[in-house]
Amino acid sequence: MQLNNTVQYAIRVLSYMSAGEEETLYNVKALSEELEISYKFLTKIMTVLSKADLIVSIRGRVGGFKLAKKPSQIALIDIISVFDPNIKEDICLLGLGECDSAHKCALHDQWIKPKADIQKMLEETTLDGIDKNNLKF
Amino acid sequence: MQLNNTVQYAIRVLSYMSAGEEETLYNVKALSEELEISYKFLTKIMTVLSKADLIVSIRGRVGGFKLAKKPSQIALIDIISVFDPNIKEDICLLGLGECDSAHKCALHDQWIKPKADIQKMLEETTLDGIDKNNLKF
DNA sequence: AATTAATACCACCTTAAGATAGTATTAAAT
DNA sequence: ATTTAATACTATCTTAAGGTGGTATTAATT
Ligand code: SF4
Ligand code: SF4
Repeated sequence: MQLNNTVQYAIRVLSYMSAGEEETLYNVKALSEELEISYKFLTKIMTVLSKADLIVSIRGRVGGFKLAKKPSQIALIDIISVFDPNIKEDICLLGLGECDSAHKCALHDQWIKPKADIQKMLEETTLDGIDKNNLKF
Repeated sequence: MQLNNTVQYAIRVLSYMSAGEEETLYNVKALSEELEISYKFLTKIMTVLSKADLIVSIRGRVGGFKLAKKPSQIALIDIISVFDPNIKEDICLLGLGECDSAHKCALHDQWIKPKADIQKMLEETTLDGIDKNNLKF
């Protein structure tokens, strides 16, 4: 019932980056200290986010990362999908992926409503719509 | 965003047991074959469920397990709590446990509604209210 | 050209969940 | 009493997520 650690970090970093001015460059060292996330682990995550075109990497001495789009154009579902491409199936409590009215798991009838709500929320919530306080836990 | 394997198995077994006559005894061998769950792993789970008083264990030659209460008196939240005592905090996407209006995570405002729905569902859904078909995936 | 500060890559370590194996205990049936 | 079929216990194996370490590459500064 929780997003995994990697995705949580990704959301926190992108939230942090979307709080500043557009086009601001952030380096991982500073981000890792500010958000209290392991530097090495964070570089790994940033590289993945970069390849997924959510952020842009600039190498070299005054390099860093910046958002690739406006915060309003990055939804939670986009971030999660990078690390968990099967997010839609994974929102299911019993994790049976393929299901129709004839083949449904024990909890389908009770779960389908909250599931739809969550999916909608993840699709509609973008980086500029979320609370930027308390980004380090 | 998914219940862990152990909890999923527990729900499936208890669902299966609640489909039959009251007081029916089930042995783990048969259950494991019927539901296609590893026998050894299932005995472990059953022992835990027994200690949590959701089922009653009867040792010896004609032993087995039976439900300790009526299906209508066992809610999903009761099953989940056995293996995940912090379920209430674990329903949070970013997994920050202790939070109030002043200290809330980035997703609190968006999440609080679905969270409440899920919690309500887990509390109100009992074993006799769920679909007993397709218990083996 | 050399230095420096950044990202990128590759291989490994650590931990916890998931699963298995072997043995002990219990109690009905014979 | 012995056998047998069940649960109970303890220790270990496996796998994937989480996390580290070391080095290569890039490009501005000097
Ligand atoms: S049957 Fe319904 S609740 Fe179950 S896994 Fe499929 S979509 Fe999800
Ligand atoms: S702040 Fe809200 S959403 Fe975040 S962990 Fe706490 S209760 Fe859950």
